[in-house]
Amino acid sequence: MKHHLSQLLSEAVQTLQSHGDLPADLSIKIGLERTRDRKHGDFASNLAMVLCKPAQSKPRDLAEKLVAALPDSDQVTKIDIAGPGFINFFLSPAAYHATLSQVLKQADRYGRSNLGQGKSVQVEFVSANPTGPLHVGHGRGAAYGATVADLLAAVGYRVHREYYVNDAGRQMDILATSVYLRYLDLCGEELVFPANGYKGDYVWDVAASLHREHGDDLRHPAAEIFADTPADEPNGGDKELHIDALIQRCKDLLGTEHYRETFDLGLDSILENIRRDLEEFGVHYDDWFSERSLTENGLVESAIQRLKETGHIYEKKGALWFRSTDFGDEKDRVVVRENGQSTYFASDIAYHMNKLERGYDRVIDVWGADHHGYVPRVKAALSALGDDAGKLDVLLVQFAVLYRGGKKVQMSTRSGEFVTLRELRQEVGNDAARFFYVMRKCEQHMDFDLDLARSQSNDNPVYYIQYAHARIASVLRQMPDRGMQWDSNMGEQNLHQLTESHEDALMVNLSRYPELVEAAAINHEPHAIAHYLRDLANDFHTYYNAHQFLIEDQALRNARLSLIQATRQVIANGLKLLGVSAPDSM
RNA sequence: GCGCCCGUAGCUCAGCUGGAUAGAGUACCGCCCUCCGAAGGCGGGGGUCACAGGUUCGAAUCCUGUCGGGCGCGCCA
Repeated sequence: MKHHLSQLLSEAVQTLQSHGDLPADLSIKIGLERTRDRKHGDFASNLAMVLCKPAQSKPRDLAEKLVAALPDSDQVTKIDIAGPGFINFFLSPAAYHATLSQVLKQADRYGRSNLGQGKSVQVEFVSANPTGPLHVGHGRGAAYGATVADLLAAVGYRVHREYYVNDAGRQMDILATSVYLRYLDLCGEELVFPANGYKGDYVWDVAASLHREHGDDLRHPAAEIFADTPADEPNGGDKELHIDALIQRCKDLLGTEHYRETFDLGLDSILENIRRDLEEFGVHYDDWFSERSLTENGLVESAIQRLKETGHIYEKKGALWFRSTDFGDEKDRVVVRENGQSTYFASDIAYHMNKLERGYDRVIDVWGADHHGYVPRVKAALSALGDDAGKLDVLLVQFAVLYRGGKKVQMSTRSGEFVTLRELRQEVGNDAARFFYVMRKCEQHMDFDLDLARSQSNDNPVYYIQYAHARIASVLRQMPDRGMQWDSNMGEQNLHQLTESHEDALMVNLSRYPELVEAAAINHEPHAIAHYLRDLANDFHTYYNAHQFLIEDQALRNARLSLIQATRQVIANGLKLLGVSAPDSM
């Protein structure tokens, strides 16, 4: 619908150009918007105002010329020039009837398009360290990333969803060490657990598995582990130095093989937990990309090599530095430490290099906003490697703060007191969780009201929308008892009988849906879908209260049934995009 | 100190690439079920779009500065 009008305008511009009313070398985008006020028609274009300068004419004069040059269309009944020079389009009822038929015909495909033309895009999201269960902060990234991916898929991109598994590095060593210390505890050793270790219950679970497999075979006296280690924080020492020493001691005492086994046991069980959690949340991946594999396949090495060859690496204080300041970063960054170990950043360079080498047209990273300072250096690295950093979009998701009983739910990673995603899902349900997470635009801090999400009341937007869907389903269910059935052909032939203002409003909103999905996909804004659905549900509830559907007049009845059937369809399609169910009864 | 994000109704938030009289929900007040699901609908009050400049036909939207809130500034990941 919008594309059609856009096309008409662009033809009009060409006509004026050929007449010399407009310069030939214009590069303009056609501005065309839905009107806010129905009095201004259905669509409005500001084209005449934008072009009045190059045309050297008054906006309204130019508007008249443009309108005169517009080709005829059976979808348009009237074109007005209004205000400072808006061109207002009034669409014919037939245009709306056509979209209604389209909704019914295309069913769950209505709203999909080929905007992306099959271009490939990789979306990496969540990618939480497998050192513990997902918490509510990850939940927002999960819901957001999954929806952005689904939106892009809906408008014709080939989407590859990926989770980057940080299965290497110091945090994982801390986990492995934590597991081993809990194992020793289970063996009967008495020890003081390090301040910087992972204290969650899940660590005990992994330790128990280790103990089941090996009994006391891996046991070493606690005294031996802790001998000569630097003091821990509670004893006035440095918790980082303390844990590092413990890691080293564990590696030495366990030996490569058993250390690796302990490490992998923790990794696998936690990763499995994360996988299951996300699956249950309706978040699916095509790939779980291992950070460790980067090193094992020499990708980190070759990335650094490439940077060296192009002169972007220098040595200072025994470490290797990437001169990211050449590409706009605040300071240069270490890629290989003094101790010879490559940094997390080095892995990330290799990972992003690999992403682009895989040939994606676009690459999207969804990160927590606390990582925003990291963006320039990753882009710098891609530029230094000669890749197109513009292909990478980093979407930053702000934190979500939980409220229960009107009070902020306190969380701190330090004490291990955080609400897990699983707990949240159990408390409010998957539907409410998915919906609430994407209700706000991602750069907006979010107050997540648990009581509201859980409440089965009109306050809760999820139920409000689902209720509209269930109500329609309920109406359709009751037809057989009244000896009625929906005749879709008769419905379509009588759409002209839908003359009530409620029906008009509903049809307008249904026709907006494809435009909305496209905009939401391109701008990575799932919240637009959430707001739209609320709006659409409102249109329906209003209609429902004002008019009857199951009436004697067959022609009108079938027309109305077609309308609400189409409404049901669009609500279902929209909810599907958000990962929310559309129940027939509730 | 520097950088990024945010500041719109009492509260939570929309506001599309700069467009016409700034909108929802909630809370508050008043109405609507012999009627397809009242988990609903209708009406009402409520605004210096943080503040001050600038850009232009036009600014909540873009630019600069100030104030307020969040986050980040490791040879951690």
